[in-house]
Amino acid sequence: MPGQVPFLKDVPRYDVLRAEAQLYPELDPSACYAFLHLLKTGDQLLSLDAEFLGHLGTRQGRFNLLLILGHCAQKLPAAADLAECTGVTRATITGLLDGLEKDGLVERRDDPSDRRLVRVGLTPRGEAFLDRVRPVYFRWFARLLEPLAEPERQLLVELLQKVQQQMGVLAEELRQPAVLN
Amino acid sequence: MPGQVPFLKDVPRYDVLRAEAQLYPELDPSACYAFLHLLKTGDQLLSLDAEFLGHLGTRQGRFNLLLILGHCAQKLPAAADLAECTGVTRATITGLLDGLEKDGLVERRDDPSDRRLVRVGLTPRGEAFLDRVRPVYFRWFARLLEPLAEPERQLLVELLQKVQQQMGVLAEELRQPAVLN
DNA sequence: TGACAATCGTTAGGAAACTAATAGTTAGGT
DNA sequence: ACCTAACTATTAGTTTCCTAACGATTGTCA
Repeated sequence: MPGQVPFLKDVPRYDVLRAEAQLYPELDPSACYAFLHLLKTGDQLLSLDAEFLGHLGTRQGRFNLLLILGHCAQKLPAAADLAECTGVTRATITGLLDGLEKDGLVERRDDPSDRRLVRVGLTPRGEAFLDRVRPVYFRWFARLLEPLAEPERQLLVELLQKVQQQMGVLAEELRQPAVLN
Repeated sequence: MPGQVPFLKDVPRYDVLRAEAQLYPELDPSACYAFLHLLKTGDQLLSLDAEFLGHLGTRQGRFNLLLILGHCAQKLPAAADLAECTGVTRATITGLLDGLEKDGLVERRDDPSDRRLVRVGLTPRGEAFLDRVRPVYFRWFARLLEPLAEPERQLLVELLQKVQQQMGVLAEELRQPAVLN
């Protein structure tokens, strides 16, 4: 399972990119190098996470939902809340809940005061599953970050945050239909 | 289009994770913080890339294939070569080529010396498309990395490489069916 | 009060990757 | 020479997300 997106499996060496930049004046080699590494790392990490959770008998989407429900404890969020805080559509939540409910890990309950809402809570079986799997997952990604010392982790986060912020800028531009000209 | 995977849309603040670690002794807050940032950045970047390419009239999978074909120039790789160097299955390549061929950007040709092979080349129209879109794409991700100075980019790549290496270790373990016990 | 808009969850259908199984072709070993 | 093994590309079916549209419910405000 190398990746979910047809990417360069191997990022080119930096000197290859420098040579490439002779051909294309628009190509910034150091930006390209960092960009490809970000893309590749993200893609691989997503895949590896999915594979690991598969070994644990669950899936990315469902497990993240369970984590959130475990965190909410007794508050019983509505389906729309789950969509909001996971960042997927309500339609996707419906599908995830169908699977979790069929496995008996989760329960849908009507809200007596607003009959549009469907509130969601863990069943005892869901809680047991979470108690069993959560520590394994925590230990797993702790190992993943093991090669990075504390200050390196902090530095990595800061660099990623800068990229995230710039992604926000570019995303906004993309969705604005060229206001200025 | 925030992301393709039901993640935490917002990574929790660091002090929240520290509090959480009181409850779960297995939770390493700094590892979790970095892990979530990596996951989120990767997911968002993948989405944003897809959205940008959508605006340019193409898709991630197809465009990456075009880039590779443009780079191979006159060598005419076989479909299996494309699967190999993009890291997806041959079945996926078939689907991508169907789309590209229908749009007239790409051409399948039989190999006279090995009739199992299907060699793939850009049509003139495909080359024209690539010449038009490639500079735009190059400029786009150059802007994405703009907030990072040269040494920061280098540092980011080094940190990502360490994570990638550790992912390799964990992936191998995962696929080894517990040899030692 | 009663129309209108907004919100909820669900359904239906599409996109892009995957796995598994297929038919056709080539290479190796006896 | 021939049988088997390996390899090619394709097809078919699954997964998981998406968007769009729907009926049901609630809130707003003339």
